[in-house]
Amino acid sequence: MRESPTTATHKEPTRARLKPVKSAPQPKPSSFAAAAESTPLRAEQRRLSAGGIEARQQLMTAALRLFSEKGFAKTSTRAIAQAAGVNIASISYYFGDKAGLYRAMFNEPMAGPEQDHSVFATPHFTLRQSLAGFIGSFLEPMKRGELVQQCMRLHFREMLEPTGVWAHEIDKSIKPAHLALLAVLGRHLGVKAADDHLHRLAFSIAGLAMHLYMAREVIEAIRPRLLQNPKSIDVWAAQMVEQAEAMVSLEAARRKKQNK
Amino acid sequence: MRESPTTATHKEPTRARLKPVKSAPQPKPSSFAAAAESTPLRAEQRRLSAGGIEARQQLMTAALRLFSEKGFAKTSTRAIAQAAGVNIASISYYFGDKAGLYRAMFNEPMAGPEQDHSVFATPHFTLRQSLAGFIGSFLEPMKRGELVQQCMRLHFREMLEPTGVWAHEIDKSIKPAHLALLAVLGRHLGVKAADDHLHRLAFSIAGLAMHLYMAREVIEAIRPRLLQNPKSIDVWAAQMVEQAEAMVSLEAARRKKQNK
DNA sequence: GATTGTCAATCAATCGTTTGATTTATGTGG
DNA sequence: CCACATAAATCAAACGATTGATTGACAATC
Repeated sequence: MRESPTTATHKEPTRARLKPVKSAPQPKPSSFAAAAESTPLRAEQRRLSAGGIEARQQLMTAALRLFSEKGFAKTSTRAIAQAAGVNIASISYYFGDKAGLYRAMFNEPMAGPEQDHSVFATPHFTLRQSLAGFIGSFLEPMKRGELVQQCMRLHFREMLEPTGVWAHEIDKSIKPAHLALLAVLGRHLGVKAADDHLHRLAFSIAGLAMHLYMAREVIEAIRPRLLQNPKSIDVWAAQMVEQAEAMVSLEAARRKKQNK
Repeated sequence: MRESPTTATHKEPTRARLKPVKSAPQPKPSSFAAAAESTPLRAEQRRLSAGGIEARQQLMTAALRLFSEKGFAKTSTRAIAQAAGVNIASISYYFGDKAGLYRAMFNEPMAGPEQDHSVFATPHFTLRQSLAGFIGSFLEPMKRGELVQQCMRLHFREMLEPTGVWAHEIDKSIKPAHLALLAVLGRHLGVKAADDHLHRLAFSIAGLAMHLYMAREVIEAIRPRLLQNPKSIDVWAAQMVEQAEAMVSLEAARRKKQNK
């Protein structure tokens, strides 16, 4: 029951109680924060501890793959350590916790789906350019390697969890993207305040692109060539841009008719 | 590791090995199958065993809620039994297995998302009528009670699982729906063989509706009134129909331009 | 010689499942 | 109508297995 990486209740209390002196289980975040005065030392440490830090990295890649494939609960720490080729104790050593390892994959960039709002929020862009930027940035991770797709898969898996990381993700990443798209639509439609229709339009446009991730297996079962290579994704993205444009035109016509 | 309800490998072997004589753990399907010669007896049995079969039903409802909320692996059999108010042994008694209980929720109708293709595949329907039927049947479960939503949530959770029930669901339910929508689109566009563009159009239309389920929490975090009541769903569905119509018109224009 | 990392071994807890006994309901022969 | 046999259903208890996490010893590097 009590087994979710999202619950913010556990902050390694047992470890803090048992190891109050050596309270820094993660040797890497410390080198991540202050890295000005000991740059040469850090470089040597990194190079020499390559076998050590490699274990941390391999733990993360293995965990990303297993978590994205089987979920958090179904993935045992032993399976992660075995897939990474390291000892089980390394998990608690580097991340303190299984949940800590899970959270580390969300917090650290790790070629994640970085949203760059500038590509579609630039004011002087045409509507087509903005939509192409929005949809393109949404679908670009799909063209890249398997690692990125696993990261996306992990994020989508979080959508179905009731509490936790996903709620934080909404505020920090999704809501801004939605608002940016809303601003673009409002600007091109000449609407100041976003009403329900505009919100629904924005959700529909985002849904066009998002659907590729959700229905990925369905698509590959019905029409696999649609996702065969990056070129296929680009073609689809272009079609989505036109579809989004058509939906915006529809909304423009509706507002024109309404105001008349 | 080996803990997935989807793996078809385990067919209650331990039980069959330990209880070869009493090989029917489910007492109800027996009364479900042959019900011709002992009708009065069955009626009495059903009424009197109402207390018995009630445990089975409460197990399923409790399991549906817990599985949809926390997933399969994170839900313990003890939690299910406690929520259902029955003994733990009832799970293996009625379903043989935890996975059997899980599968039972997929196989038995239980107010599930029954797709009725006739509502949008009727030949004499207009395009708008067909699209409204398709999207409406897709979104109707969202208006109904919480039980249906939990069932939908469970299905979407299966989408992220690599193997198992979902693959079966694609062939049996999703693929026919996609093909039906494909037929409707092809008929109204005057296209005989479905090409990539038509497939992508069908996926986009389905994505419009599907997105409501996936991004439900996002929507409720950004614009909760869009999902407030069944009336709101209807308004959104109407907008989706128009958007889908616009996408079909766009595709028609593209084909006209292409053939020219 | 102090720090850092790795390792096998082990901890308590929980997991899914099964057991044998007990209770409850049903049908039968006298 | 009443025991009595039979089956269905429920129960507490325990099973072996696996879980996440921790320990102290050992090796490597500075």
